[in-house]
Amino acid sequence: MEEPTYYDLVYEVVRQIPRGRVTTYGAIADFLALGSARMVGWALNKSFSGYGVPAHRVVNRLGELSGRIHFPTPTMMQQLLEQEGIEVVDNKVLDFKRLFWHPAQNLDE
DNA sequence: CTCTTGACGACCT
DNA sequence: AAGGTCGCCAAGA
Repeated sequence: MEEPTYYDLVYEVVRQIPRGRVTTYGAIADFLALGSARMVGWALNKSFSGYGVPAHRVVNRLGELSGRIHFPTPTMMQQLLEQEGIEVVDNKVLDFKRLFWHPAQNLDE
C-alpha cells in the first residue's frame, strides 16, 4: 500500500469535472495549493494511461487543447469535447470562460 | 544523493 | 503585439 502521490490528487480532481465543462492546469494546481501547473499536466500524462480520467476536460489557461498531442490521435481530445457539447475551433474551446469550472465548485454541487 | 524532464504560467524584451 | 526566458516542484533514472 502506497501513499497517494501527486498524480492521485490530480486524478481525483479531474474526475470531478462535470460533463460539458473544462478546467485548467493552473486551477487544479491552485485548488491543491501544491505544486504548479506543470505538475498537473505531467501527472495527467500518467493518468489517462488507464485510470479513466477525463483528461480531455483539462486545457491550458487560454482554453487551448495543449495536451491533444499526447492523445492517441491529435483529434481525439477535440472529438471527446465535442461529444460533450463543447465547441472546439482551432484547438481552442469556445466560450472557455463560460465553460470554465473550478474544482472548488465541487463543494457547491 | 544529483540531474533531467514536463499536457503550464507569468514576466521580460 | 509576438516571442523568448525563467520559475514552479514532484518523480524517475
